[in-house]
Amino acid sequence: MSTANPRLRADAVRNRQRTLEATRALLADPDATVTVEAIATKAGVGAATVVRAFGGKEALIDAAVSGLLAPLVQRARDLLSDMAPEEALRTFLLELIAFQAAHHAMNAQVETLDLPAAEVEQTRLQQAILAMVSQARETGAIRTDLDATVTMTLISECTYAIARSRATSSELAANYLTVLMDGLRPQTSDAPPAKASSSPGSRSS
Amino acid sequence: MSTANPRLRADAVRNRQRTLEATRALLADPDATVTVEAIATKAGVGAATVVRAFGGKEALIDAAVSGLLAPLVQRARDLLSDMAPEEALRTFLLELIAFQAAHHAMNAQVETLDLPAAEVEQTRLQQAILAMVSQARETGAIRTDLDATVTMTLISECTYAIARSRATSSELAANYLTVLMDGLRPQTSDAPPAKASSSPGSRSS
DNA sequence: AACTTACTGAAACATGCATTCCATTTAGAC
DNA sequence: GTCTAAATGGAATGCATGTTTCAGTAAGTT
Repeated sequence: MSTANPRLRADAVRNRQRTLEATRALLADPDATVTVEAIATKAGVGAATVVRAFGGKEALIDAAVSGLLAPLVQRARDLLSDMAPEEALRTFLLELIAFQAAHHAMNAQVETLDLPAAEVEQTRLQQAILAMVSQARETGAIRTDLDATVTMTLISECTYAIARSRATSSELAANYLTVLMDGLRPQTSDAPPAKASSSPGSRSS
Repeated sequence: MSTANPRLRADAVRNRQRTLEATRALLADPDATVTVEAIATKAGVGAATVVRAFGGKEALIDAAVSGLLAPLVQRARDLLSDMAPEEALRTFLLELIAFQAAHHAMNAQVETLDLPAAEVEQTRLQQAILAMVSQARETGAIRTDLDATVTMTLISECTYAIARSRATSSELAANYLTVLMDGLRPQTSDAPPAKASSSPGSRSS
């Protein structure tokens, strides 16, 4: 969708591309300070060019982040159509954690700046997770005593938290997923057709 | 440690107090920008006084945050000695979420600045949670197939995430706790020898 | 090749912030 | 009441950062 505008000179297109790539690279670098200067240096252009490329730093970050998020959305949809919903959910969350952990610097920007396009992608991502949740509810793989949207919010927020944890290791991520998925399973107290199990009942909140 | 220094003039002591209180108030205000100017205005003193009070903004925030966290640590310990560990854990997490949600602005500061004293309190807080987890493991209330420290990390990170969630409502918090506690319970598939507390003492870590 | 104009980038500018200076004020001792 | 040193606060400073300017450069057209 991007390289369209015919009123753009060739070198401008090239520099926009470089700027975007440099920005993405910095967003993935945990130690980098994402300033216009840094982006310009990495892209091999002047600071003014970076600013002009998308109409300001904020718009640039917005484009970079949403471009980073879009493939994730597609991936989520693909997974859901390829395997059982709860398996798709688990697989996707593992990948999501890896992605977010790798793009540590991105989170700070998302929280500081106002990024409309990125928010759209984030919403799509949540909707993709919601789709997984909904289907998993229908197959009885996860509990239905909680609202589906609440379940989704809970999943995405916690996943986000684990990913941004300083101590993030694949071990922690795996254990997190274990606890989360177990907690999401229908519990003996609320799921009629459960296996034999007699733990102390849980109380409704 | 606190109001001690006898070489401090009376008005200086008073202004330090005001500065601290103003800082805490701003940290609890979600819309406030926590700048030296803002603190000074709120405290009714000059910016220079604010900066001098603790030797710089960072040290001031450090003092304010750690002062805010310390009572929480005490509360966690009290709860643990007053009730069953898993109940103490649940109760405390609910309060912790409420606290962190109310001190939204605090989180940004903690992540941006280097706050040694606050980190000490945060460590104590995690140790208090770890104590709850350890005791709950011994009574068979929560699963033991995960490392106790990992379990604690998971709990505090997720709790932190839920608290900082924009959409934080008491409903979300309650549902989060439900899923978390259910996920932490010994699972039918992996915790057969945990029914009675007769298992051989295998608390290695 | 000449020409037009979009594009570029170093430097100037603007902004928001913490910190420091210093003339003035005030607490505390006598 | 007088004196002195500590404390104050408004202004000045320094710094980091995003944005704009403008003289120069090079892409695209003829």
